[in-house]
Amino acid sequence: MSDEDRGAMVYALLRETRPLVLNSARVVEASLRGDGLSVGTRAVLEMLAEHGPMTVPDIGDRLDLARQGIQRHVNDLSTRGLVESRVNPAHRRSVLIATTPAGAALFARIRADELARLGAMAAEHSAGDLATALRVLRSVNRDVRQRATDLR
Amino acid sequence: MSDEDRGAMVYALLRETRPLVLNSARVVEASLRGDGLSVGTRAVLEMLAEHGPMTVPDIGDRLDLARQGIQRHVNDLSTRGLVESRVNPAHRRSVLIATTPAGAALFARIRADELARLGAMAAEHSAGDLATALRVLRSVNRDVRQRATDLR
DNA sequence: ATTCATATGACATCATGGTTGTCATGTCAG
DNA sequence: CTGACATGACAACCATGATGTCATATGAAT
Repeated sequence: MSDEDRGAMVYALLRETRPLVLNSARVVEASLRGDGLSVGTRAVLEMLAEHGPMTVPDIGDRLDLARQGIQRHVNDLSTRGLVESRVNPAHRRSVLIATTPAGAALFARIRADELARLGAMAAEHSAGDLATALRVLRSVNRDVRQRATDLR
Repeated sequence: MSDEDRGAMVYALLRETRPLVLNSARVVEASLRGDGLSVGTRAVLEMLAEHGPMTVPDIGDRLDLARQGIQRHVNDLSTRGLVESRVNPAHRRSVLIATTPAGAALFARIRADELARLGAMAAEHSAGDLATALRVLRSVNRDVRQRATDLR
């Protein structure tokens, strides 16, 4: 496959992502509204729930966002009692952020709800196709991320 | 495949999209900055360049955005001489928006630049894999979009 | 051990753009 | 003819990504 053809296919792929993110954010926000969460705070809660306690800058690195914005979300979640600070054995100044039991329970409920609804999506595709799509998306993500990193 | 497994795969897919959109927007914006365009105005210009003249509400429908925001982009593009209004034979009030020669030329240049850079992305995947990923993404997009539409 | 670059939290500011609302006017179906 | 809806214009709000600053803590280099 020529580079032009590949470029055209990746171009088409990327074009799907914007509306997909917008629409999924709308759906997710709608069910999150009752809990006072946004997609941003939800993403932070998810990161902590899945990968354990970490510092604010670490969350930012993982989500490709500046630590300042993450700090806002963490402060918001902390006010709601969904996350809490813990002393960092490896760093006195930089505290670890961890989910509280309430935060972990809330996210578990949110994810269960979402998984149930997502089960009906893209029903005409096989598990193999979904796996292929995931692999491709991760590769594109990796390469685009590299480009974005080069900008800094 | 069970619904739970499918849900988990689509969940993983969607999780890739947010950082992908963010990072690609950063890369695209960086090269667009010189032309005074943003990803928003670029999307409108792209729509007009690829699908021909259409009304502001039509662009909004196609991009899953409110016509008010599209109007802002159109006004901006119009000020820069990249798009222009034409009388709509099917509607006296609702004008058609079309690219000017300058706008069409600018977008052609932008797309050529982007295609060239995208040719190096996800190089370890076959054309078939890319095609599969595109089909899956379109299906997910369609179903998520349906959910979002149901919210209104 | 001292020094210096960097990391971190806290705080502030700004721009983009998605969302919502209003109003006058044009359009179209009943 | 009338009422429901579409459209352009304009306005306002707000979440959030981007950026900058500053004091302090940390770690590495000398």
